[in-house]
Amino acid sequence: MRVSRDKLTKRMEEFRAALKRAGLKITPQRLAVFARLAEEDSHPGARAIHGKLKKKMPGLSLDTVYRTLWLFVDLGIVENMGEIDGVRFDANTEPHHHFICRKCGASFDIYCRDFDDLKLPGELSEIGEAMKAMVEVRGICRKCLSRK
Amino acid sequence: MRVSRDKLTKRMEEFRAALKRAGLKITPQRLAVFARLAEEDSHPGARAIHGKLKKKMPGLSLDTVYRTLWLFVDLGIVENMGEIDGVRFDANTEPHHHFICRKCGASFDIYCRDFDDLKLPGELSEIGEAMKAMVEVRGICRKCLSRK
DNA sequence: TCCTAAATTGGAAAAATTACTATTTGGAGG
DNA sequence: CCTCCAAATAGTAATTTTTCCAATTTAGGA
Ligand SMILES: [Mn+2]
Ligand SMILES: [Mn+2]
Ligand SMILES: [Zn+2]
Ligand SMILES: [Zn+2]
Repeated sequence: MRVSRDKLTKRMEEFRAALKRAGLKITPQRLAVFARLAEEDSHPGARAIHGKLKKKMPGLSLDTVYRTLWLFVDLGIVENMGEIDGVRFDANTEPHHHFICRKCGASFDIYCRDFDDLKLPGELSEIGEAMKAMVEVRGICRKCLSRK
Repeated sequence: MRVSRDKLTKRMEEFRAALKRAGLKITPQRLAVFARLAEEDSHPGARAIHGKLKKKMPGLSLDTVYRTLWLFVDLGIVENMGEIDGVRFDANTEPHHHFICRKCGASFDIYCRDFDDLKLPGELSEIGEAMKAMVEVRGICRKCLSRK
């Protein structure tokens, strides 16, 4: 789904401000990658972004796309979804939730009754059939805080 | 952190029941992989599991570990964390949440005020410094439901 | 115990991500 | 406008993660 003109403009302004604030160059590649991502509310991976941009920017390298995306995450203007180093598995079938460290990727179980039976919004049925809802808290874990 | 004897026994029973119900063989490899996962509340990846089991089961192949883990996910006795095909990115910085399809991995934005300011449990500070909390709903998306 | 469909192995292939160096360039300063 | 150079990129190689496959082994029913 495409984002409204207003939102897009706002995001692009935030993008320019964040780069300026950090003293980084505004390059055509960075503009293209961010615009591509900001334009849609889908959640593409690096390869998908690279694939689409390659048509208009034939020289764009995949490395630049990855580097740029992680830079944006560092700057706080983009969020990454999913684990850093591959899929993880969990045999704990009791209702519980997770804390995930943004630095090292470590994950911890959280038990919190209030989270166990969240009332899901009705419009959700337009998207699909919900089976389970869990809370994901993001932050910095103890270990990473101490060796900062 | 190690799981209590009781919980472990219960999980192992569920495991045996699920395999039996599905008419699948109970092999030493499946037992080892599940036990390894059920023993701890950490969230290891396939390689980590394989690495640890290799000491006691030198012949265990990495393929078997992957195959076995995804089988458990299909059976509903194990949950996978993170995206199926790599990290994804999101430039939407407004508070929002996600629906993720278990079949195809597609993700959709959810807007729900009730989810935006969840009150986090106090013990969370023992784990680390929380920065953000979001809800992840899991289920089957429209498209996957229709071509079932 | 025997038999066979199901499961595993080991290695190769594919897919995802990161590393590296030669080359290019944004933008500060003149 | 030019000049210049630290910062950024392209192209490719290396690494990591995940899947595929053919040959071999095995769990468990008969
Ligand atoms: Mn867990
Ligand atoms: Mn989103
Ligand atoms: Zn950490
Ligand atoms: Zn789907």
